[in-house]
Amino acid sequence: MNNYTHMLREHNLKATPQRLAIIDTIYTSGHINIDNLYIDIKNKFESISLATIYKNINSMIKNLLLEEVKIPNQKSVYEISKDKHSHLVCTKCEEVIDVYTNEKDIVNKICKENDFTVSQSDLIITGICKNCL
Amino acid sequence: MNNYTHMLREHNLKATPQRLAIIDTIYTSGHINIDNLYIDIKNKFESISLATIYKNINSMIKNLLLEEVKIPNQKSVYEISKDKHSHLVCTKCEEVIDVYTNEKDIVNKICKENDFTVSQSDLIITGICKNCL
DNA sequence: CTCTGTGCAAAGCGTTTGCAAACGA
DNA sequence: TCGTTTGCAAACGCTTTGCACAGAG
Repeated sequence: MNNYTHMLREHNLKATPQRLAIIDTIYTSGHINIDNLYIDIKNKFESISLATIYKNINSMIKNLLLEEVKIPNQKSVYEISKDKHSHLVCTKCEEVIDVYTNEKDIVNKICKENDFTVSQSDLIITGICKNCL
Repeated sequence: MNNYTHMLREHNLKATPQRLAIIDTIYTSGHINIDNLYIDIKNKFESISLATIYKNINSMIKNLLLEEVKIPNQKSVYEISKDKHSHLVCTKCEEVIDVYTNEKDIVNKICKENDFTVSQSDLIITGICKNCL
């Protein structure tokens, strides 16, 4: 039983070939939006329907296997759930880069100052990546 | 000539009653999503159509008078453009609170470490506000 | 064997568009 | 007056749903 199968079962989802293809594509790309996900999977798995992709994305998000990243002025991308991190988004190549940094410090400071009980925080930095500069 | 009229002209937009109502509502509420904006403006301005609100929101964003705030798992809200700040979003009362803090420090650090040229950054903190606790 | 997932087509929903009339400057 | 904006209805595009069949466990 491979890794992705295991991953799905751990999140109470059956391991179908469609789902394995979806996870493989997201995992390989790092971050991907619905359109590119569909295009990519169509290559591996010709008979898949867009509805199936939507249904699966939604159930994987509900079961915490995937996360949606909302980006200003662009479509959302999806990523495999992983440790807390921030995102750099290049407006030229549209690449999304994970950054593991100490966002927590500033978030805790803000929350303390405002008596706010944080459950989630998202830092998205938009600009130009080093390759595009 | 009132304030809002001035504001619109400065952004190369004609001051129509519909637009004044839109700005007034957004200004008064601080942050508001399309649905509540429409409901609120219908009260002041019965004949307005949803299409007009969409058209105006879009042109005001294009002309930098408004900004869209994308929030995880909720509809976007709109705010009058103002100095750079972060957002606290309460998942209970749905209030959005502006926080003027030094997000810049962490953003600059991250960008330096990744050779990334920042043009925009957004920090959204989701949780429970002090009133709802 | 049972329950869940798939694929198709249709429905749904939020947003945008085209157009004639109204309006702002 | 001229160019822009409005309101309506229709169009659009993305996402979800219903259903019969297929497949996972």
